[in-house]
Amino acid sequence: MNEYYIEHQKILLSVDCIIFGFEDYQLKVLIGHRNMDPGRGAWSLYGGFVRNDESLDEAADRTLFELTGLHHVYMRQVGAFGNVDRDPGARVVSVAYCALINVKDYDRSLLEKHNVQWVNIDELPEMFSDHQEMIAKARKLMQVKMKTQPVGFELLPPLFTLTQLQRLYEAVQGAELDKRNFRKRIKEMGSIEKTRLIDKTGSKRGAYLYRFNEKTYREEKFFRL
Amino acid sequence: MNEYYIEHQKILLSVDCIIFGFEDYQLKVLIGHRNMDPGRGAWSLYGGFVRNDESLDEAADRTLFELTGLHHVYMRQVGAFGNVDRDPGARVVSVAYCALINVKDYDRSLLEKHNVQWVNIDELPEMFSDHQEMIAKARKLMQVKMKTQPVGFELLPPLFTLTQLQRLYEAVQGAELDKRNFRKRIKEMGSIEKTRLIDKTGSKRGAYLYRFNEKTYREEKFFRL
DNA sequence: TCAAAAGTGTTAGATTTACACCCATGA
DNA sequence: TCATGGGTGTAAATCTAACACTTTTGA
Repeated sequence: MNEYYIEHQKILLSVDCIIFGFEDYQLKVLIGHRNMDPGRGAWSLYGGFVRNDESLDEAADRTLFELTGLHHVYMRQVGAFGNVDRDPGARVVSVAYCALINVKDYDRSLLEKHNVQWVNIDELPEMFSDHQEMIAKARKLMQVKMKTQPVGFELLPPLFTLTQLQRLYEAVQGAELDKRNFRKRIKEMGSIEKTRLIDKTGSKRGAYLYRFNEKTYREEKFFRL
Repeated sequence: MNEYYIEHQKILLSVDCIIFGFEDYQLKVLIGHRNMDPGRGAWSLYGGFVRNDESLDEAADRTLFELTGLHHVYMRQVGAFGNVDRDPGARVVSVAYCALINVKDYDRSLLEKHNVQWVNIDELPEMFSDHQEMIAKARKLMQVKMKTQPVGFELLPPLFTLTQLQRLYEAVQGAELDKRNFRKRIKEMGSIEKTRLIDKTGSKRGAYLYRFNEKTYREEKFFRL
């Protein structure tokens, strides 16, 4: 590194993960308790520091893996948060990432190991620093994306009913949707395909199971934000 | 700072400014030549390193001030860019900010002093690192914002004609707009008010001058992204 | 047999788009 | 007088939102 760079101050850089899950028709966030001073014990997102040999995306991926054991998860950058005093222990700038995972894929024993839990997004406790703000921004990002593209299949099992999908959309939007209009739109969007399988756990009559068609999804990529 | 933080690697953090201006019915970006190795001489956004005693927003504001002598400029965060090798001289993570300024407010002598110039966004040269990507993302951000809220008055003089405003929108969108529909929508949005003044520089007949009404703008804030 | 969820189309209203002419003026 | 940009309204098309009944089946 030449002199030009050397004269400048380096800063601790972290990533914070807003991990969304979907359970009991509720949008949930995986949060835990901060395990360092200052602020020990406060509700907090799971985060980690960025290393010199990894990109921001890689740092987010690694952090998520540490917590969940999952790789190749849908993640999007939410934004950088850099107020001087946002972390009372040191100057830390944090880049927030949101991830969507299927609660069923999550190894429950890790909840205890990392002291985290799924909390309904509408019943969040007070949180450390700007973490609430990060979550709010992440949810808004998802809301905007969902309007124009099919997102959120990562929160569901590989096979799902249209009602399950609708409940997911409702949970993210925080509003009820009309069943017929929802089905019309989601089918027009493409990217899901009907199977001949029927799920009978949700009703006596049973509902067709659908799956996400990634190929169609990729092809329509250019329409998206 | 306690031990917990100490064990982690610090990283050089910079801000890069995408400075939009509007001139000759074209959307322009203020870019210059990189004045450090490696990559000296390459086309580059103007940027600066973030200090430990300032927030990201403050760093962006300061950097913009260094270049333009302007404070309190409309700025928005575009996103964080953090590929490991994005800067060949050192590991530098950069947060991109876009700013809107009126080219007329810009002291032309500063162009030479900082070796920067206004370049049409549709005729950008090859640029250093990921700077093209930053510009593209900033433009998209502006496009999205403009659809739902009146943005971009900062690029115009305090009094402007509706045609000037339309040309600005067209430059950002990169597409022509229908005159009648544009006027209808922009008036519905509120936030501009007609004066009794007439501009005769653009036509023989003359066109009414409008001004941005910040009060209305603030009140309608909750409708916005 | 009935409760509970699945599935399916149509219509009114709202929004968006396309489009053409007269006006005022300076050269 | 004519070339130039300023200013204005309407109708068609599209998109969005509201709405109700029949089906299936397990309890």
